[in-house]
Amino acid sequence: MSEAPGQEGGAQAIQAIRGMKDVFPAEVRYYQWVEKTARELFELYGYREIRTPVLEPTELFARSVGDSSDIVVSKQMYTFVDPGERSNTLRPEGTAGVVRALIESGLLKETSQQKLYYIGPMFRYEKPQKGRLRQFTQIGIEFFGIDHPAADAEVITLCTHLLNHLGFKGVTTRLNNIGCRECRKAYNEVLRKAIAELVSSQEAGEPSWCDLCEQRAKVNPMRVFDCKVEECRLLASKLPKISDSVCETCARHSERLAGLLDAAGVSYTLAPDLVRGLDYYTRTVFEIEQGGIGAQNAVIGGGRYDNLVEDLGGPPTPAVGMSIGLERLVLALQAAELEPPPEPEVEFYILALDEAAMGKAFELAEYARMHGVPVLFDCQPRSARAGLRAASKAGARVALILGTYEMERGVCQWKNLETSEQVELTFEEIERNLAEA
RNA sequence: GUGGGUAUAGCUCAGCUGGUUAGAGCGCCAGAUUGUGGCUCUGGAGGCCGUCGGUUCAAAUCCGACUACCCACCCCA
Repeated sequence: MSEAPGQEGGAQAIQAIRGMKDVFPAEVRYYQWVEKTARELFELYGYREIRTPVLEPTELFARSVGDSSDIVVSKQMYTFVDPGERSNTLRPEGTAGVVRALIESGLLKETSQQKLYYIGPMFRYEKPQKGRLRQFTQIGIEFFGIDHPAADAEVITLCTHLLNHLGFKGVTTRLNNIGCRECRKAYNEVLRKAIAELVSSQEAGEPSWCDLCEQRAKVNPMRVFDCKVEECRLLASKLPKISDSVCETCARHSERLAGLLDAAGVSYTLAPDLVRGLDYYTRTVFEIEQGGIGAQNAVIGGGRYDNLVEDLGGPPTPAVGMSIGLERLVLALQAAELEPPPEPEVEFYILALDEAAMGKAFELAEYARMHGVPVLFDCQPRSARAGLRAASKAGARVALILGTYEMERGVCQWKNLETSEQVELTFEEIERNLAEA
């Protein structure tokens, strides 16, 4: 924004790594606002924070995120071999690490459910663009141990509340059911055949699948619904929908979920084309978009992952989760002109006009701070002109001015910067006023 | 990985078809007020015009390469 470091000196300046960015104080306010709002809401729903390493064995992500996901396939991971010859990876998402930690600690065996949240940096080696960085921050929650749709409903409702608390209007969740492992397997077969048939029955000049979709048809056919190519969309619309093809249990799950969301007054739309890129999702998947932040407009994404814990070597444990793209959310807030609460105002500015007054000025500044009063102290003697200019620029309400003249008489100037009134007070009076401020 | 765009002062940007001293606004510093801010006025500092190479008598300006950033595709938060 308006603040940025200057480049000075003769030596070659070092730049931040591609796709990684510095956030300066004016913008950090937005981040802290979102984090604070999220934490408060999470605690309200019974979530507690977990912190897991940024670095994990590469194997963890290969097994969780999945072989057919682009994160793994397209080598979008920051992977390196450490001096001990082990392959490590900077986490591309948060869920895998949390699951690993729970299994490793044995916590899942002790209790029937766990509600956890995390905030931290994630890494994906992609080409940066608006709303997509190589290091980005996710705020996420994971709810383990419940297979009832009420858990899904609670997670989605929480997301809606969070965005509402931040001031967004008309928040709507896009929702889909991609079935359990069994019905998806069956569906994938049906889909593969349907795609092939659509190709063979095709006449010359009719729309055809793009190269990528032909690949997808083999590896993970559902992903063709994700394609944005016009022709593919047209073709995809003729394919059988997963929501019409799921098993009875899965179908009942999404019906119940819809009912609960309706009851809570949470707005959602069914999105049969919503297919998440992470392999571990089952049944419920959802995302929430916000405008004004470029092409990458999904701010929150999540879903159910009933097999992941077991796949990673833990006890069979159903789970639902979501994660928020913090940088994207901040972009969306700024686009919607939603402002974080104002910064606390600086009350006092203490100014020493010369070296003789530094000691007493320093002492007064510390005295005020000991009493919890925020004070800006100019740590160098300055002219009254420069000092007062700085004081009003900082937004101080009162300036305390000390120079040789004051020191000789044991007094201090107390200047109200809003009214321009100035009085001369003894040090005792100043201290009393500071303590009461 | 594939396209397109941009690169001039701390920030936002001018600088026409090459021409000698590279500008504005904002910000910063200072003076007007020899110890009193905000408003105003005046002055000042700050640029190897992203880097390297080429064309030319002459390049911020034209050409090429490189690098970085931005935007989009892909994918995702």
